[in-house]
Amino acid sequence: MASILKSFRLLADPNRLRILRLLEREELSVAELHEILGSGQSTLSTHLAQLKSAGLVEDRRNGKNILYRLKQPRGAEAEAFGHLMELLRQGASEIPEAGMDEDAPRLILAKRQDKMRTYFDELAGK
Amino acid sequence: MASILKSFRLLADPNRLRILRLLEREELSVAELHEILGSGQSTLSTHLAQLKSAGLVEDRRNGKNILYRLKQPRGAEAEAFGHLMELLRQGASEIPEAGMDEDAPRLILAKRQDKMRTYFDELAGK
DNA sequence: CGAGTATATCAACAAATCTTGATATGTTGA
DNA sequence: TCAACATATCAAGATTTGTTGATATACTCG
Repeated sequence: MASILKSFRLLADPNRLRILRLLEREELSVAELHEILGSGQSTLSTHLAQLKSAGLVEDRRNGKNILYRLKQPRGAEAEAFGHLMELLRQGASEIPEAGMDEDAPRLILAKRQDKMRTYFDELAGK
Repeated sequence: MASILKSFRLLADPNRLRILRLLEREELSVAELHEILGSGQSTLSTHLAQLKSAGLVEDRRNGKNILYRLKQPRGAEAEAFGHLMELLRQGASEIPEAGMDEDAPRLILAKRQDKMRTYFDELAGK
């Protein structure tokens, strides 16, 4: 959490708030977030960059994708992070769309596995 | 607290954050905040109106002045309010000017009493 | 290495926000 | 009631922010 002030501003945007709630549950790629939220790819990339620079989110590469996840706060930051997350939950309840996100991560995971299956099927078929 | 989302946006502004920190310590009039913060009178009035509509602040008339103070949260809102206030403290530490506000309320109170004294002196003198 | 693909960056536009100065409203206290 | 004063509201301008489409970068995997 580089800056509380910055974080306040970032959390004031419904889309970013949804992103954080989603990443709280599951590590997701930009493309997957794009699929869930419907926002443009460049939009998401920008949001994620902001969240990352504020220290709220971190990323790692996995194959072709870059997976984003909520940052695990260390030491002194943990407390403030906890407060933010608690407020996040309440904030999300004010966004109708956020209700839909409830089981989006699960669906996405199923999709991932489906791709894997298809991939193995193709391998086997040839 | 009408809306967490709204509150996030409001707290993202350094001036409003300072206002909340000041009102946390002392009930203040618009003119007094004007004196402490240096912002324009209409600016402050607008900020206070926003904070009030978000349920973060409440006001009461006292003579010619209207005094603003932090709202005392009731019941279910209390928890969220606590989280916000805790973050507020940390956010304030990121604003250099906020350090100056430390004893501003005390100075203002002294000034108030000084006015009172002058007033009584005048009364006595005549 | 090179094609393919996922993500990042950029410029431009639209919308929201903050501030300011001028003016309106409303209350007090005589 | 009226003058003085404190606060609120309004319109306008400057700045910031979010989004989009196009393009650039960068990595992977064959």
